[in-house]
Amino acid sequence: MRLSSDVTNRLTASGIRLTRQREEVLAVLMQKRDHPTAVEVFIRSKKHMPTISLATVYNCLDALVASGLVKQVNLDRAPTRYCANLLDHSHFFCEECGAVHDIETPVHQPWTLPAGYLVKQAEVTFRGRCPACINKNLSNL
Amino acid sequence: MRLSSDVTNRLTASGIRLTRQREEVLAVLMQKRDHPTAVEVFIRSKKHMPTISLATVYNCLDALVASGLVKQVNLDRAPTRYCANLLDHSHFFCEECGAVHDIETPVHQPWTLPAGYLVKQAEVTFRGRCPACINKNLSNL
DNA sequence: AACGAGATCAAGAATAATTCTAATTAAGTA
DNA sequence: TACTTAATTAGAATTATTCTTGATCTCGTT
Repeated sequence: MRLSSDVTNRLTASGIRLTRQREEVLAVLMQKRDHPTAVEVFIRSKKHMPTISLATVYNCLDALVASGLVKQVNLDRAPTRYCANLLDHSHFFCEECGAVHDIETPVHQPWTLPAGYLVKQAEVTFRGRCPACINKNLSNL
Repeated sequence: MRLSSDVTNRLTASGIRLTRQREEVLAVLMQKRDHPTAVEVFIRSKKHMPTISLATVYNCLDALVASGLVKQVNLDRAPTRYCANLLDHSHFFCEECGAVHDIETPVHQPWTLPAGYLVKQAEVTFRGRCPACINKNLSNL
């Protein structure tokens, strides 16, 4: 699979080599954007690259996160999930079906923090019920 | 230690019994607001209640979170930390010293989500460097 | 194209966080 | 007080993540 030069540039800019394994892990994340866990990425990667190991998947994810190509999604006491959406966005967690959806951030929020803080990253996570689950329950009445 | 009736009310309103262990765990979280992990809460609780077990600490934290008295703080691939601040606020993680600070949310942001989502909770987490670490580095020059 | 240095990988062991199990104890209620 | 149910304890079990070591690959230089 051919990745855009944007991706390769971003990796090399972070001093990170583009290896077949990292390419594969990134491809998995771009293919199905359902925010898989490391183990799920591992299972999917093995289909095309049967020799890849779980430790390597973790290493690749670390490298991709460090380069800014991948974001981690942290939910309550659940395994970390990963996301290849480069656009500025936040996450919605459906407590009924467990899905995580990307939410395009409409406006860049002007956070007002107390003086003296240097903010490098802001992360917004919503929790509730997704449209599919709300509809499903309505039709059950 | 005597807890305010507000707390007891909130617990019973959630159908959760107020036990000595839950009282102790909550007291620990209110005493030092440094967002400890479950294991840290366990260690601190043992000082006043030597027989408490780690499983109980987890159970108590679950109960307190369910009642809304305690919030979980999720950071990248780190153990979950806990927070007893009832006021609407967000969290700042200092990537230099590892501290987590409560940030009073200045304005309630009017989130605009796509239609059909039911949002029950919104969580904002910042990452960067805290005032103390920025000052420390300046004085090292 | 071959070479060497350093980064990366694979496999499995090790660690750490969290959950589960089963027996005992405590809380709320008649 | 006796009963019923929920909560606690201790330790085993599970799960997520990290570490270790030797083999392999990549890249920049010949």
